[in-house]
Amino acid sequence: MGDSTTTIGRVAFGDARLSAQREAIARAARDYGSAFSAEDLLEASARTAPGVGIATVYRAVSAMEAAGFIEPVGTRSGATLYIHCPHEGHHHHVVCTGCGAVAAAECSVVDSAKGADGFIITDHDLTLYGLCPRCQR
Amino acid sequence: MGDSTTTIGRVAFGDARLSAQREAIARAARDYGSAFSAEDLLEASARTAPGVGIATVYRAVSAMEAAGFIEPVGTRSGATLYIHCPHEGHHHHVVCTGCGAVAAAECSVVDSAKGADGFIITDHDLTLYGLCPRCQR
DNA sequence: ATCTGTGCAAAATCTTTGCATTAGC
DNA sequence: GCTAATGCAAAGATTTTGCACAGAT
Repeated sequence: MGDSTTTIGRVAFGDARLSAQREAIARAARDYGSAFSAEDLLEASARTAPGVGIATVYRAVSAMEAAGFIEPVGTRSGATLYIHCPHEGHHHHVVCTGCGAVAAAECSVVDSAKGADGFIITDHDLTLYGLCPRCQR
Repeated sequence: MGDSTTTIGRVAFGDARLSAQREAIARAARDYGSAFSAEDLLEASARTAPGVGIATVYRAVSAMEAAGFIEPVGTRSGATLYIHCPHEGHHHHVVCTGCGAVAAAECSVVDSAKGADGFIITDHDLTLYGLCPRCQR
């Protein structure tokens, strides 16, 4: 399960100043295992860093998103969901509609995008939805 | 530019009861030309139906989304954006990052989704981003 | 010692919901 | 006339921000 003794903060926040809270939040994000909201991160990081404020989590989430450590993958009843993905390069994600588990999927999008009406395609968002092996039973 | 004299309400709301407000909101959605928020719809429909409340717009948006008349295409500074698309069948959209213009694009996603780690893919969201012909200049 | 991050609470959005009234069927 | 839609305002929820303080470099 990776090197849980290493400071993940450097990876999650770049050159920003490290703190016990951010370390706990980054670790919670890395180990969450499925898509999470800010509130989810608060609860998860509270196990190792009690008393963390929700504002700190939101600020950490912004920093981690800016650093590319996490990325948004839609919403759940109004709240933004994020995932941490260790994969490099361009790819997408499969989100389990049963339990929220996330897996990586290679990109199958053809950027030529026929029928795009003269648009020049510069980027795209793709999220796949389905059932993970466990939820298929 | 279509038949702007026809009651669009039937198409937008199905068998629901028609009203001047919903007719104006549906027409505003159909004619908006790019992605819009609830607030945008309020302003647009206010031209033909002054005094419409924002709650009515939100309720109309829910109904139109349920009827498949509009669909969400991401967010803009916290607010959900929708588009109306006259196209039938499965397809996606290209959103201009310059002006918000939207065009249809055919689906180029391979649902087999290799690397999906045993997931059964049931659905997917794809949004393309780029520049429309006008913004390319 | 400086400057960034934290925590609390208040504020700012966006969105939903109650309730009396209006209007479609 | 019955029922659904409206409008206003209040409530809910998520996210952001101000400010004083603690902690990292």
